Amino acid sequence: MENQSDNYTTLSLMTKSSSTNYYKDADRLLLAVDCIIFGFDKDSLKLLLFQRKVAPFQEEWSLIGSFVKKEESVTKAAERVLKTHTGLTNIFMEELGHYGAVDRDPGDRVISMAHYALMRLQEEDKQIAEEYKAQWFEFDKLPDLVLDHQQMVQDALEKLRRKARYRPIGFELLPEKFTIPQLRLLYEVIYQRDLDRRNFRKKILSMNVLEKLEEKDKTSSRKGAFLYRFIPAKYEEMVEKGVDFVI
Amino acid sequence: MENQSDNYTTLSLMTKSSSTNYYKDADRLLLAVDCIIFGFDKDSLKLLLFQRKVAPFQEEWSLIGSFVKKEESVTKAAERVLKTHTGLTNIFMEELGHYGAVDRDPGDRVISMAHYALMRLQEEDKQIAEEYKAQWFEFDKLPDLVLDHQQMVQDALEKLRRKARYRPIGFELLPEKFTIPQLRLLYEVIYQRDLDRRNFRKKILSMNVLEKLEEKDKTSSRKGAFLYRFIPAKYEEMVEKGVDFVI
DNA sequence: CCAAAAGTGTTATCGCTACACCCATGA
DNA sequence: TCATGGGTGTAGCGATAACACTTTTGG
Repeated sequence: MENQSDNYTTLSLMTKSSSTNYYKDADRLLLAVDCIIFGFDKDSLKLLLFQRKVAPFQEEWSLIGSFVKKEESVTKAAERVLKTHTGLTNIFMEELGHYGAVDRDPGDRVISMAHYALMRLQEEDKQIAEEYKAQWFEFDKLPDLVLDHQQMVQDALEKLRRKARYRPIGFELLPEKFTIPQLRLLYEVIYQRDLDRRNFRKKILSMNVLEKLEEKDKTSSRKGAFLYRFIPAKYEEMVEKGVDFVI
Repeated sequence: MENQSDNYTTLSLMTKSSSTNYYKDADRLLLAVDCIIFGFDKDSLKLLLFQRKVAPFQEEWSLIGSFVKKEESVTKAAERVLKTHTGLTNIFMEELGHYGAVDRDPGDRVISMAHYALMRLQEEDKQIAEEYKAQWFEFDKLPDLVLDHQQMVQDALEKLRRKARYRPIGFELLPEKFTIPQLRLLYEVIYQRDLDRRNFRKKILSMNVLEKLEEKDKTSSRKGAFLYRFIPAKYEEMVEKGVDFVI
């Protein structure tokens, strides 16, 4: 039979002053957050990594992360990590899952709540990253990572793909103005397969979430491609309804 | 600028003996698991709840849960909780997500990793539940729950629905032999809408994962409905490939 | 003028939806 | 014999997938 501390809910809602007595038999553990940060840079998917400056594993690469503090929520901790290493707030971030094996961190028992985030990459982001000793890697040329971070990255990519099927998630990775070929390229990177130019354009435009601008982007062809922008109201509507977004 | 303990990854992979020195500045927290356990009982969706026997909130209802112990993985903790309250192991269980708000449990700072599980309900399960002071509730007649458990249940149902779209998850809730009307009823309960009898049958059979048996189940009609069974190999194949399973 | 990417339309196929009648059986 | 739920087929529609040529323009 379980001991009483096993069902913590039977003991909850004490006053703060007495609370630690009620839960005193339970183990206290270290809880961390790790962030898998995807960036999209014109035509390739990138990942933000942090280079360890101290031994052991000096110069090896790791996801960015931190311990959760007693007075902050887990989500706040993840946002803090993100802000600390990129200077950014308010970008799309979501829980990936927990990594809770007993021996995952030889340093101590540490459970990590992994989060993944998406951002559009611009020059200034790379500079900020450098200031913080972080670096953007091409997604298909990642170095080895410490602990179970390689697994986290793989899981995050799978979740990203899955998620992109029912949420217009890819949009989070593009600059405000973008071309349809850019958008298609992004989905090709995420799904790692070719998409038919004509069908892709047809499908996207049929959703009526894009506004065509007068300007063209000529960085990738002589002819140039028209720039588009999301119509914010339509975009929000899609997110809320969880519209099917199968490409 | 962050303090050094902020990036725990820069310090990991110490030997066990010295490790606690490295992480000593980080807060140690209570980590719990809570389980949302769905059961399907012939024609209705049920949820397993636990009645608190001690003050405060005596006689109020709660999900079943426990603290994670230092020497067990989070997953193992969830499995322990499940076994403790249902006697069962090896049933479908999956992470739902974390509940990590600072004030979610007035007793202390407790972060909960919620898990949800699916099981086919049979008479013996109800008896086991009773032994452990747990009880199965009709899903649409749930009592108020303590803490943020109501939210967890709602989130679990949403995840269940979402998941059922790309994994043949509903099958986990049925007995080994089942009729097609039963399977349809299950999906009607999950999605809370009516499904066309003919189209449902057509779709399911077209997947070639069901084996028709000679026996009939006559408990719900005079004519009786043929029993079916999953073809294990095909079923596994579907799970692995993540086959689309949109009903 | 030509290389390189952007832009455009049509057709065939497939899957989904909607829908109504007969069947088997126990009471 | 009749009430009850089980079982079946088809036609229309809409979405998807396959596919090739013209346009623009900087060099």
